[in-house]
Amino acid sequence: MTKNAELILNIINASYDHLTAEQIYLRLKEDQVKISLATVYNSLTALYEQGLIKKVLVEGFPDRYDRVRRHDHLVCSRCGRLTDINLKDMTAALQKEVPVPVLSYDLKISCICDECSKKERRN
Amino acid sequence: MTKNAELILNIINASYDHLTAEQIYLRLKEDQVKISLATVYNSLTALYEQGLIKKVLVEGFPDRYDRVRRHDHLVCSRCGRLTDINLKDMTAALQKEVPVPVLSYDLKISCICDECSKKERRN
DNA sequence: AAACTAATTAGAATTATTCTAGTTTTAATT
DNA sequence: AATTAAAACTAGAATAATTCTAATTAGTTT
Repeated sequence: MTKNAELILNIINASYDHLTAEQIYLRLKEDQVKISLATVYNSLTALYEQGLIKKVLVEGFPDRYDRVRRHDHLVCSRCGRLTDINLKDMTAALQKEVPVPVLSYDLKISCICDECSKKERRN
Repeated sequence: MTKNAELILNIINASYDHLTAEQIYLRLKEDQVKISLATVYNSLTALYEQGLIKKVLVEGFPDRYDRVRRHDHLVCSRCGRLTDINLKDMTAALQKEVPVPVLSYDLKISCICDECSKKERRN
């Protein structure tokens, strides 16, 4: 674990946002950390391969990075905003339905976030 | 709905594979349809915007296209293979847990497919 | 058939990401 | 402290998937 990778891991673990590589890069620069975007990508890949972070893929958005603690997501179908939600772990229930071993699962609930709801009401 | 879009929609609806734009393009060429890859992309985008097809995103793979009939997916964490699975619709149950209206959800179950299991046993 | 519109196309552009090969930093060893 | 080796980092090129642009073709309507 390199120093930079650790900084990046801390950012991800300390934030409830779901940051892109670019956003992490900018946040580091704000904090006067001298780092290149390539290193951000390299570190993210390394952290991901070690299972220390997760990726969240949403159509139309660059990869966003997330802490590993189990949780699910609300995805705003208008603006793409991701919000964590803590539902009960369904692994055991799913395993009963699936003929091969279940490693994990990924649940994204599509909704319209409050902010987009408001905007739409205004129009 | 253009003639080409209809051909593409038929391919997607007639197949349990989860084809990429490129695969759809190649399949059309096999069938002697004169079409460009750009038109395949354009048509897919149009079909998607009309809600006539869905996209499946899996890390490391190009977008794959899918019929809209509600179902869930098994995703092989080794090879990326997608398999349909028909679990009970959870929308109502999820709605009880979520403070905003639930439009839909996307459940991907990560597993190791039979073929990859076999390969691993051999090694 | 001329005129208009819609569909299609080739290829350029874009975007996010990975790769390459050189440079810098760090740590270990003399 | 100088030398060496390894690891980390970097700029910029390369890549891959997809979208965009502007021109062409096909289909319709007058």
